Amino acid sequence: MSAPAAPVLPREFFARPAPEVAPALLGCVLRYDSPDGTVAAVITEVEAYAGRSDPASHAFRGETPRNAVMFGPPGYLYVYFTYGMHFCANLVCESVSAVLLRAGRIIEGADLAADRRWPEPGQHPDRDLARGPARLCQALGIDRALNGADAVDPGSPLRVSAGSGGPRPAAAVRAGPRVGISQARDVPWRFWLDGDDSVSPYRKFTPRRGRANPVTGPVPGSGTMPG
DNA sequence: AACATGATGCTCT
DNA sequence: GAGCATCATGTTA
Repeated sequence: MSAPAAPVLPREFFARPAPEVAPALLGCVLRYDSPDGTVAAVITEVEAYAGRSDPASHAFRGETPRNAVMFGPPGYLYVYFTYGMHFCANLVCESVSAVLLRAGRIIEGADLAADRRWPEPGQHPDRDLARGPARLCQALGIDRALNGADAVDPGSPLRVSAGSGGPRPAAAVRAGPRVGISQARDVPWRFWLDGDDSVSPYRKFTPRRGRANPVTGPVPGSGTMPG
């Protein structure tokens, strides 16, 4: 019944600069065997982050406890937590570069993925299961426990393998500017599969206003309460 | 379709 | 304390 499992990608696949690895990852399969079950997705959208010299990369300001995995060998998963509630996952490449996994199309375990994404039952299109970097992590069950996981070990619960559909036509890949960053927006290092409806919508970076206007100077009438 | 904003907490200065 | 490699939901078109 089950087709032979596709082999994991060799570590050498990731031993290249991220802008070169990123488009090659489109069409590959990310799989995570969690205690609750397996969810697998075809990678449909990615972004490259080029390392120390890329001002948009987490590695730009040097090594910290958070980004330490990026400074290690290629083929490992770098998971970070952001905006107080979301996880995002990257695959580490050569020279402290990495590929952010931005979207996928679920090909196995869609029921489990839907339970994770939408605990309350409702009508949701399958293309939304992993449409966006944080949604992809939620659908697959990726969180900080998987930071540093080896994605090219056949025995690892989380691994990346070549797509089963054979070589992917180069014409299927499109490129454009990266999403949601304030730096280096001129570099077209976002890649996606042309026409795939699981690709996340492009949104340009918009600076957020502060929650409250911070008042640093003296306030008129301060010091006493009206009485 | 674009734009605005609240939710929420970790990481670095 | 400020700034997030985001998402969901609301409003205005």
